[in-house]
Amino acid sequence: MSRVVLKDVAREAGVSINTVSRAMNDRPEISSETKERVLQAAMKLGYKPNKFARALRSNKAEIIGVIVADISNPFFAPIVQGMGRKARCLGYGLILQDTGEDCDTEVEAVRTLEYEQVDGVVMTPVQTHKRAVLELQDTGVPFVLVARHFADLETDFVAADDAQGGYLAASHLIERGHTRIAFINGPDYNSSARERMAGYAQALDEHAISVAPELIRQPALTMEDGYAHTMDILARVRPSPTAFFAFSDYVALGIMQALREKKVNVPIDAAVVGYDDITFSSCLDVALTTVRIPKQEMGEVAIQMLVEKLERKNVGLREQIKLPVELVVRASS
Amino acid sequence: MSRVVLKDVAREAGVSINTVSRAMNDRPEISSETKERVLQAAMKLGYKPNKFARALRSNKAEIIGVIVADISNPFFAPIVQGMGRKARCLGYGLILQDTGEDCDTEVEAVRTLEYEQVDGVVMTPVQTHKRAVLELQDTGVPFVLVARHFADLETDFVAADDAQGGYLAASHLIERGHTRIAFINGPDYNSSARERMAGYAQALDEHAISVAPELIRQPALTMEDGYAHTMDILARVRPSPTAFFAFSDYVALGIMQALREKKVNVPIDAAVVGYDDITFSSCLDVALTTVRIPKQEMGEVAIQMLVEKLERKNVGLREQIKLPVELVVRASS
DNA sequence: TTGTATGCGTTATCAA
DNA sequence: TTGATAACGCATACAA
Repeated sequence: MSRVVLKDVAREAGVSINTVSRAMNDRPEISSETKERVLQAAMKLGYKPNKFARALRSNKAEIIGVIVADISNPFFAPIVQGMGRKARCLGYGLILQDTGEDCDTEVEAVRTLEYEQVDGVVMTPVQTHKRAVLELQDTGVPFVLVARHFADLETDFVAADDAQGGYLAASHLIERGHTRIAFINGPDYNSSARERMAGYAQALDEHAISVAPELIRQPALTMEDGYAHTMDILARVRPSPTAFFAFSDYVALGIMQALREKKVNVPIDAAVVGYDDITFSSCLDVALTTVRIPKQEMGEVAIQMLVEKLERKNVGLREQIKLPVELVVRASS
Repeated sequence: MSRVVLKDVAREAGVSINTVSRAMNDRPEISSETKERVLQAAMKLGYKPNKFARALRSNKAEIIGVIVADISNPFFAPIVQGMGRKARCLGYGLILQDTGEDCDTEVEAVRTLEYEQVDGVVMTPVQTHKRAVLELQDTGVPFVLVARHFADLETDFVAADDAQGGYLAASHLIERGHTRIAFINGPDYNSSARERMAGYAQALDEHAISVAPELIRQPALTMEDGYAHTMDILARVRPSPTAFFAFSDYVALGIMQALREKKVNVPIDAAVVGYDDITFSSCLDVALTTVRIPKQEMGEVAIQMLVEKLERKNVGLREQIKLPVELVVRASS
């Protein structure tokens, strides 16, 4: 029993092949009664369109390539989840490429997806080099960057409003009475790091607090980084800061570990504010105050944007969206 | 400038279309010099094979469907990561479906993947119903279950050796001098829960400790479950257990929260052992002793198994693999 | 409104 | 060793 194809349905319904085609893709040029008859026949035989043939004809597979830096990072996972949900709604499949935050793998991923002939690509770029993005532009495949973007590159993207995030976090700490607020920030090549710094500085400025260079530490990406910077600050900076603002919840975790070791009580002796609001942050011994990024939504918006590009063909338009973030106050501040 | 196809390369090299095809797929029936010339021409023109045409012809897309219960669960994410890595090595792409641990979505996912005409499927089944698996069997698409399986269903699967895991955890606690070991286990429909219970019971039995029914609690899947069961145990069971073995690190987190609230010091007054070894478990205030499942490897093995089925066509063979687990002792026990 | 015929780019079958 | 030609299943331009 081989696969049921258009020809079989045509024979069953006593019509031609392309009448069946018309019925299946409900085009206007067909009488409702023949259409009905055809659909009956299709149903009866259990017809399923052959995706490969359709793709060959139309040169579209209804597949979107997703290049993600690290799916096992609880920051990215919900983003991908959001993508999946939206893609499903819009009738697209997602083909996944994990780069492990590695540049070469990222370039490799772009090539693989080109080979896969995906309709479009969404990608959370590793930002140390922009080779992959440039290559992506060369292929001509429509794409949208997610979560991270390049200030000096004209691409579509959807990201978080990190200037706002930095501002909210710093303002919150200032309201709590802190004036010496350490900022353990990400590396400068990271778009988010730069924007959060701007927001942080603005908040301090509005309260006439000067930015103390010895309290700004970079780069920090991991828990270990957070730990090391904090240890260094506690050892060498006087007066010690009474608050720590971290580039990510991961980094905040390292900060809290260092504070614990140095018997600095959180939040009594020092406040800590993280960033991202990954799942675990609310489960900690001392639940973490953090800046929540709408991760699922970010993924959804990215897919939405891409599909609009794909289907409406509004090629010229540059869409650059920054989603609002939200301060979530918990026990650590 | 439209796409370069076989015909273009053929013209450039001065040969026929299918000589080019032979060269590209390096078949034996071609002289090495013409082959060389063809490859030169292909390179020069930048030929890339059309995946859709190839798929139509061969009825294979070299795509594997992945149905995962919850990609934002730090237990599943590394599994998917492992799958991605192995799939890439073997020349397959991964198309992702997240079910959100929901049965209906799972059935939906199976249908979608059938529609996508994937070559095969790997899936971490939601175990409350087996409808999706049955439907998957009906489609005839080769598949492998991952992480979870059904005792009463003859399918290929790769999972963790949970009997061993339960045994290791309980033995460890016994060695530490505990005899009243609470087991906050998963629901009985879960294959892992049943097998871990067996391992736990065996360890107790070997040390002539009887299994106390009041210390066995089910079902627990979330942190909240762990919290609730622990609170109940602390309130009503005497003598109180001196150790807690959790179905997952998540559940353990709930247990630890309850203990903290009740001023039970870990590990002085009570030991806690989790399961899975998700990333965060080592970052906790009191780092969690746990049973490590080789998550990445599990994903890799699943893909490996599936691809062998696909390519070797060894349909008859049932492969059921249980990967060894490892006890990771940290501060909580 | 319906049917005929062609092409999408490959691979496979046959002759040459 | 090579080349002409026929599928694969669908969609569309064109004819009826």
